[in-house]
Amino acid sequence: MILHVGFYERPTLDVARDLIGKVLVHKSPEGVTSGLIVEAEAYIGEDDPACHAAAGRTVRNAPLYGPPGLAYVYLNYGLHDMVNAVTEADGHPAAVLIRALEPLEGLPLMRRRRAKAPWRKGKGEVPDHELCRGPGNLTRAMGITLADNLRPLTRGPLTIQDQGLPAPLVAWDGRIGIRVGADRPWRASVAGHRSVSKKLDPASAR
DNA sequence: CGTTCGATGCACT
DNA sequence: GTGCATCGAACGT
Repeated sequence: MILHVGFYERPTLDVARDLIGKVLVHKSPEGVTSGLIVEAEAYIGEDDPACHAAAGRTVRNAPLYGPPGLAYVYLNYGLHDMVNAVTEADGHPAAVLIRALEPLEGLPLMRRRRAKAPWRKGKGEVPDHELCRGPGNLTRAMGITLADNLRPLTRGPLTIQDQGLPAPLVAWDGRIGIRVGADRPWRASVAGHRSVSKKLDPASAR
């Protein structure tokens, strides 16, 4: 079952927690890929220094201010597309960054896409559990690009689904890779999962 | 183990 | 011109 708008129109931390264990599905002309969400981060409002809305509304971050349930995709470091789910009420800038997946469907396609990365030239095959480990890696493996920016996650080629899988035990700790606001414990993950981009203290699991 | 650093493109100032 | 919500190789210890 595809998650509806009501799922996203809630406090962002609740959405981040509940996205763990859901399934991101991308239907592209090349084929279908999907993966279990095992790591996600919340970015909440103009008061969050790490949120793209921290400096107010701009051309790039406009999707954050839009209605919940849209995809916010942007290019980072000139190399990596990052995919977010817009949350909260229309006009309140917040989103959840999808950081890691456990690959479920379309693994051969994921391997082919990952192998195309310039820095992978001449390297061996990517191990299955690394195909979607990290936000840049997962968009490359899933074929998610800037063309998916502003697409509704509630219908169309890119969706997030509840496939009835058991809700995993969710651990919280500091967000990764940001210069400011890393102290906020807004990274949700499946503790100890192989596809999570960084290990954390198992004691923080709840 | 650890830290440094290049690749690469675009929004923002 | 600057600075990234990254990745992974190349070093140093």
